[in-house]
Amino acid sequence: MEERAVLDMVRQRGYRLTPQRRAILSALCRSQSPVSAGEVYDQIKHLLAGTSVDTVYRNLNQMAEAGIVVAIHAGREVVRFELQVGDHHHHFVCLACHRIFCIPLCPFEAPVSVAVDGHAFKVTGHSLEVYGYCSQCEPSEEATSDVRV
Amino acid sequence: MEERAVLDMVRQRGYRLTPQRRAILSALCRSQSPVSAGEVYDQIKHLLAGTSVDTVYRNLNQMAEAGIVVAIHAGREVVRFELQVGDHHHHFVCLACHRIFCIPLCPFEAPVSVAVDGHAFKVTGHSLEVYGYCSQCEPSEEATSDVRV
DNA sequence: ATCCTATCTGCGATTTATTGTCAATTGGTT
DNA sequence: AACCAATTGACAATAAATCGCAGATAGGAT
Repeated sequence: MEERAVLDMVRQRGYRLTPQRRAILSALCRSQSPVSAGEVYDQIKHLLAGTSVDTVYRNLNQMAEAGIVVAIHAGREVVRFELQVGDHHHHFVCLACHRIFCIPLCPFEAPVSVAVDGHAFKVTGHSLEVYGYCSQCEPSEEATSDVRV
Repeated sequence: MEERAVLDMVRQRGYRLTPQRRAILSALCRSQSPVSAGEVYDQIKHLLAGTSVDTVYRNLNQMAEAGIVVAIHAGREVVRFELQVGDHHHHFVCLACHRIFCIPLCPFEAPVSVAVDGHAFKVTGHSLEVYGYCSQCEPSEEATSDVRV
């Protein structure tokens, strides 16, 4: 998504376009894969001297609540964020290099419904992460401990 | 799973059966749903005076690596653990009360394979959590912020 | 252009989950 | 009974994330 469109969306939602917020959004637009608050901070602190980590956290969480970005919780990795783009998808997490790749996969065609013992749950969403090794990484013993099936 | 069988399994893997470890395993056996390290600690500290939280963490992680228990990372919830029972399943997380329910659901019949741009990933596992509200909880505004789709 | 105020930010301190170190203890094998 | 590697407890140490608050500022109103 182009940065321009993102900025417009953010302003439409009633958020002010502060330099910090611009920098954060810009970092999100630039990154190929989901990034953590810390990574965003590392990128923008050079540009905006004096920017605080709090601001990054605050904004990412705020925008996650507003649905502008999506928070990705993968195992014991730190939370990562990506811009909410139109199509629903999930992620592949490399257990060796810890990079996250978007994969155009969702096993559910229709909204999920869940019932256990005739007891229905109200489902509002789901998260799916696929674990393994990317093409640049070889499986190693130390890394396989995280594997969940 | 009966506690006896679990203790046997643990000993077979070469772990000593210390009182602390017995207590932790017992707590896992007793709980209906996945529990966090803190919750386990709260349960056993009354029984074994002087037990440290460290021990609980160490054991849960150790047993997670050994495949005796499974670690469940759901959103920004704390890590929870459950005994590794035979059948593969996933979890429903209530956004209001934060309880976790096991659901006998897995959308994948066969091992997943993932390829993006003709680039194949080696898949070793996956995690799926379904979010929503359990039958005892009503959706509330403050709680819906966590929703992920 | 200036003003005004609700929104935002930076700072410093804090919380909370989790891990590391290491000496002392102990399970269970001999 | 003795031995020793596995295990534990105490304490310190991280690291991610949050909080409270005083000062700054975006951007609509004038």
